[in-house]
Amino acid sequence: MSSLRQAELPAGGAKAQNGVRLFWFRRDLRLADNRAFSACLKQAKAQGQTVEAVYVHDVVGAGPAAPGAAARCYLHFSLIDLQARLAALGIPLHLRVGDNLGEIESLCNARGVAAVYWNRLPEPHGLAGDVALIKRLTALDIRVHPHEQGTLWVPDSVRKPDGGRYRVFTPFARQARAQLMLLDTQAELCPVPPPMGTGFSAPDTAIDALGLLDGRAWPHKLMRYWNPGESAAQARLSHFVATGLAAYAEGREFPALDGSSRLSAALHWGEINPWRIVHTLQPALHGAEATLGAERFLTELLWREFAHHLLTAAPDSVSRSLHGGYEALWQSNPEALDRWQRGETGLALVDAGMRELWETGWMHTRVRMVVASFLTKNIGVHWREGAAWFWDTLVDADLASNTMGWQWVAGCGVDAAPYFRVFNPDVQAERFDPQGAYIRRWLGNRPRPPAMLDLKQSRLAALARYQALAAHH
DNA sequence: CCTGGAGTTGTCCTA
DNA sequence: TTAGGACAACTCCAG
Repeated sequence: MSSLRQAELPAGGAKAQNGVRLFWFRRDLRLADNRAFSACLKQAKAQGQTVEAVYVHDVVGAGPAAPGAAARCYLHFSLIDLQARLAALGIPLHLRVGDNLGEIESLCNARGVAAVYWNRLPEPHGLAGDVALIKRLTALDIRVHPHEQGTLWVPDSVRKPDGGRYRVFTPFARQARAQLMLLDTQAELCPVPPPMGTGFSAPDTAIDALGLLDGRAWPHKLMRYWNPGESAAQARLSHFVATGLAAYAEGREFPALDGSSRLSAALHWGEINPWRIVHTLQPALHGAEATLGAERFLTELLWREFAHHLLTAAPDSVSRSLHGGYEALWQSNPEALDRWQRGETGLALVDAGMRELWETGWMHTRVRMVVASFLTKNIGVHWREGAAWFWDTLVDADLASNTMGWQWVAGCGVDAAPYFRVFNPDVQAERFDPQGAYIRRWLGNRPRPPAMLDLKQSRLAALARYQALAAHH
């Protein structure tokens, strides 16, 4: 596929020492605290070169990390924000659809690019593509500067003292916290670079042509609830730290409250650097100002790290149970899956959660567990089918977190919930939505269908299935 | 190498 | 009404 539109720039000549430096945005859609971007601008300035930027909608090599419909829509609007911010710096953002290698290479040829900078994706999928790209660009005598950013630690690099991998979260988090104590978090950050002064100012307007919205009205509707972009992410963090952090430990448990940080999508798309979050958290973590809420929030960030650590260690866990023997537990049930997706199971908390997801592209974390437990245990459908639905409908869909979360609930992952832990949606509603405010918010006065199955009976059936499997081993 | 203690988030029954 | 134990067994981790 070809360039969507060239910005109003002089055609690129043969690359010389005053060639262009190209920054390739991937899932680091921010200018602040982006060290690869800063390095690109700094080195360009030192050598009197110009900087151009590109985003490639990779429809060829992304594999299971290719974003779903809700996430693509979020991406669309985040790119609009990014393009405007880049224009203010004097940097054009090119937009391409195709495969990474082909599009980067053709842009390099068209613009006379001398060096390419980027931040690697934090997933193992597509890594081979990066290696191939490095090889190709190097052969063309173009410098490459891949960086690692997106998670606090390079996935899989947090290891036990003996070099082994952690397979249980608590010791992993202990080790991670110990490393945090030794680090200067400020050193991981950097300000937005100053403008380039190239005279370029017109933002490209071709983001529509990336096809991220794919014509449907539904994903667009989700955006009433989100404000993509770097400055909104920073504002969200400030707001959360000021108003929600201290009470986070308890507040996060109740879906009717606004107790979540709602930073998951911004983190996924790199609108904010996780080190910025950890740095902002510091006063609330140590000393007299320390709160339980900050500690709990840090734990959630470490779960995100752990998820990437696990995915990198086992890339095929995206679709295969880590506990392979469990695959026989689930059976296809399209009719039941459909009711679950539509929020017509007749279990109020499950239906409320599925409606919240469809309406907003997000679901409260506790409710995510409840609906996942209901699908995999009470209904008995494979966790992979639930993960696929979440993948398409969540604006914060993240391959590592989604995979780990579903395998945890289904009991087939590492450090997973014990099989007998079956959430009862009615008990959970009573405990965590005692006034029924969350359920009313998402179900309103809709007529409630009767429960599609008997909770007690389906729970016992699930226990029997898991038990039989354990006995079989 | 050995060993003891522990492992995100639950539910239900019984005393 | 409420608190405590059963539900399983296994692997992981750290001393």
